[in-house]
Parts: sequence; C-alpha cells; structure tokens
Amino acid sequence: MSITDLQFNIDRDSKTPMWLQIRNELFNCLYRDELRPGQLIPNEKTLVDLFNVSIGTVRKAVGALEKEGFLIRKQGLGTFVFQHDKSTFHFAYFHFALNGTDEISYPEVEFISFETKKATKYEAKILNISPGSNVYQIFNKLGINKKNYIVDKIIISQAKFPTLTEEIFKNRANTIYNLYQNKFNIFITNCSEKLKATSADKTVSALLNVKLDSPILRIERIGQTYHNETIELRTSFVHTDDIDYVNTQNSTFGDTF
Amino acid sequence: MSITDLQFNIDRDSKTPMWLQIRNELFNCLYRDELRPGQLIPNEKTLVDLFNVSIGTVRKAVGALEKEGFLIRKQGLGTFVFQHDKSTFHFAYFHFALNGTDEISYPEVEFISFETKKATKYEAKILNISPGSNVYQIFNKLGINKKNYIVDKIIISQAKFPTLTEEIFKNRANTIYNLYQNKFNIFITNCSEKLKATSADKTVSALLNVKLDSPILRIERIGQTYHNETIELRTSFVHTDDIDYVNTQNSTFGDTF
DNA sequence: TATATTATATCATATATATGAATTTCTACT
DNA sequence: AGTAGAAATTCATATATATGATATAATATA
Repeated sequence: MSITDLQFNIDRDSKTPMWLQIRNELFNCLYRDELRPGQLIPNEKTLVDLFNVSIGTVRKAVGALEKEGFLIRKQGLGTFVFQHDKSTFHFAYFHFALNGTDEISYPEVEFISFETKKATKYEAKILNISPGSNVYQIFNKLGINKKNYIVDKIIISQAKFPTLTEEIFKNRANTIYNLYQNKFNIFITNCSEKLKATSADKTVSALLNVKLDSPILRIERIGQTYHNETIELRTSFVHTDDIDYVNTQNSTFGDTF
Repeated sequence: MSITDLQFNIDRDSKTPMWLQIRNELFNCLYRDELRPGQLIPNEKTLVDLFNVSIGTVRKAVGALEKEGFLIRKQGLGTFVFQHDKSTFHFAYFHFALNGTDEISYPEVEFISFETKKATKYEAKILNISPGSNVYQIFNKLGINKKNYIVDKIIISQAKFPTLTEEIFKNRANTIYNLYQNKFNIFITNCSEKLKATSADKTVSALLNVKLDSPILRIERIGQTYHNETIELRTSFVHTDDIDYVNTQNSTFGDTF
C-alpha cells in the first residue's frame, strides 16, 4: 500500500486552512508508518494531484513539516522523511561542550551493562506500564577526548523491544535512536529534559572516577514518539568540572506552531 | 527619518534570493534602530512598493523574521517589532518547573543588592571590556510560590548603562530586559546558557537557606544583541531539590537558518 | 449616550503560472 | 569502458491576483 493509493479528504470549507489539513494528513502518514524514516515522499506534482490543491498549498504544508524537523527537502532530489543518524543526532540531543569552548563535540560511547529488571513505580509511571513489568536497564559511559564525563542509564520497556538483546545493543553500528528506528520501528521525535544538581553516589563516583559526593549534574530525559508515547527514560549523571551543558536560544523566542 | 523614506537596493541578479535580501535589509533596520521594539512596521503593500517586488516575496521575508522571533504578525492589525515584556519573557528565558509538573511558572523576583565594582578578568573577557573597568553587580533572589530557589548575579558594563542607578533598577515596572530595552536602548536578542553542578558556598547557602556544600545548579547566561555584542553576564545559583531546569525539544531538530 | 452596523485596513489563504537551480539519469562519443 | 554533455526530475524563487478573516475606526440608530 503506497501513499499515492490513499484517499485524502481535504475539506475546502473547513475553518482549518487546507495547508494545515494537508500537513496533518502527511503527519498521520508519518506516524502510521505509511511514510518511513529515510523514505522519499511523493514529489510536489504528485501531492498536488493527490490533494487536489495548488502547488503553493502543498509547499506550505511540506514546509511546515520541514520546519518541525519531520521532513528534509533537498533541491533537485526530493523530500525525505527525517531519520536518526550519527550526523543528525549530534546537534539535536547532545548538549555538552568542553569548558571555554562552544563547540559541541561528538561523544565516545562505551558500553557498561545490560540487564533485565522490574520497573520501579516511578519508571512505570513515566513509561506508562504496570509497576513491576520487565524493563531493560542499560548503562553506558560517554566521553569526550578520551575522558569520561557522563554515565547514562537507559530504561525501556521490554514489551516494546521484545527481541532486544545485549548483543544487538552492543553491536549496533549507529546511534541508539537509530537502533530503535531501524530494528524496532520506534521513532523518537521529541525529548524533554529535566536537570538537577545532585552529588555522586558510590556507583557514579566509581564509574566517573570522582570523589564520593562530588557535585553531579543529573539529567532526566524522556524520549517520545509522534503521539507523545513515552519510550525511553534516560538519566545522565554528569561530572561538569571540565564540560558544560549548553543551551542556546538563537532568537528572541519561537513558538513552533 | 522613517523607514519608508529609506532607499533599498535589491539586486535581482544576485545569487542570494530576493526574499533573503529583503529579510536582511529589514533585519538591518531592526539593529540600526530604524524599527524599534513594539513599533508597527509598514504594511505589506508599502513594503511591496519600497522593495519593488511582489507581495509573496515580502511575505516570505517577513515570515522569516517572524519565525526567528524578531517580528510579530497580527492578522487585521499589522506586523510589530518584538519587545521584551512580562508576557514574552516567560517562555523564552525562564526554564524552571516545580517537581513533578511541566508547567513553567512566573517567578517572583526580590532585589538584594546593587553595587559598582571592577570587572574581574573573566567578566571583562565575556563582556569584551578592559579588565578593571567598572561594572554593576546586581543580586536578586527568585522564587516560586513564596519560596526562594534561585540567586541571580548580574554583571553589566557601566559604560553601556551610564545612567543606571539602584533606584532605577529597583523601581522598574517590568522585566530587566524590558528596562534595558526601554531606558537604555539595548535589546537582548539571544541568550546562551552553560550549566554546571557545583555546591553552595557561604553566600549562596545563606541566601537560599540551604546547608553549606549542598548541590547547586550553576547557570551562566550570556545575553547578546542583534550583532552578538555581549551585554550581560548572569550567573544563577539554583537549589534544585524542589524545582527542575526544563529543556524541551519539540521536534526532531531545527536549524533556524 | 450607548449600541449596533458598516466600512476600512491589514494580514492569511489559495490558485495559477513561469523561470531558475541542483541533482540524477540517460546518451552519445572517444 | 569511461567521460562529457544533454535531458529529465525535483525543489526554489518570483509574479500576479482573488478572496477570506480579523481587528479597528467610522457611522448610523435607538
């Protein structure tokens, strides 16, 4: 079933503009997986025929999804569905820069452990699963320039990744989100992070080679899909003596929609 | 001298698109102060005549500046230059939410102190002034629901705010950025923040009523103008037991330009 | 005077169309 | 086989125009 076989209903008398209706229809195709990450979407002329509108209206709809980050337009080539990748990961999700610099460098990732355990009450609440159901708990160390600064604890529901094993996780050739996307058909579209200052407990101090009770930046990131289904709870413990968490607002402010 | 009297040169043969040239000309008007915060800019028809292009091209240029946050379009009313205000401040610059919630509430600000001192080497470097030149150092306490969580230290160059006094600062009716904007003609357009975990020193522990060496989130924010001239160095010390620093990426990612 | 109606100004949506730029694919030539 | 050039595909820019939606201002009416 190709997208070009689908029937779309654009209500010309609706109070919601046609371009927005088209944007929503295309968005639905994305999360219903009728358009998959990396895939080429139909060209503008085809979309014009499909939706029976003018090309300007199609361009406005596609432009909105491009601005939101779901589509990537390439002149002379076509429009593609965004996919997680080493190149795209970078700016979107990694917020650390070495002291004194503003450059965000790509982190080195080192696997620590992979285990199955029962979800805590809090984890279950966040992941919207029953307390006590199985989750994978994965630890990684992240570093820059051969020095480790970050311990990552990932919690994901086993039910959503039934075939995941330590081997598959360790042997992935790309980013973790790319693994979710390509092997499990789960596409993380938005993240929100909550930051706190804490101090190093025994585990963290050992892994990061810092003193017990050293100041540690604790980041809790929630990764969600198109319809805000929470997939991943990732807690980072960061030793910030040599690196900063960087957050830049480029313009005065910006409502997405 | 009104903007409508100015002469604009749009090169129709340039490789940079006309809409971008117009966007840049309008942006220049903004930072040259020919269009001031809150001001109504010429309507689309006038801009069409001014730049001698079609209305679609004008709309694309204005749309870009709107997306960047510099202009605010209001249907039926006109297009205005963004201004700092209590209502706009909110989402753009205050990143804290009470534990368990995602709502970012408006903080209560309490003045602590205002003094003139010599810039440290680091402050001078950030503010691009000579070490030892005069700066104002201003302390504030910020709270949510009558409880104080944040101490803010503001450093600004005296040379850029020659007439600023403690009285003027304390008696402002609006936000601090609004004061810069309206009384000193200095408009902060972009901020970048660097976060670290530290621990409470004597001053901070006293002001926030926490134990010495408690974990403290330290945020260094640099506020800049249109051309990235650094105006303000603001360091926040945050007691994060009850509040989180929240950072949300709404879509996969987003290049502004 | 207070309120409802009408007119006006301004941005928003939508169509139709033409030309340009970037990329890939095809084709002909050496 | 390899390369250069032409053709085709696709998105980007730009113009012209018509109609709609929204907010304010002006006017008429009770």
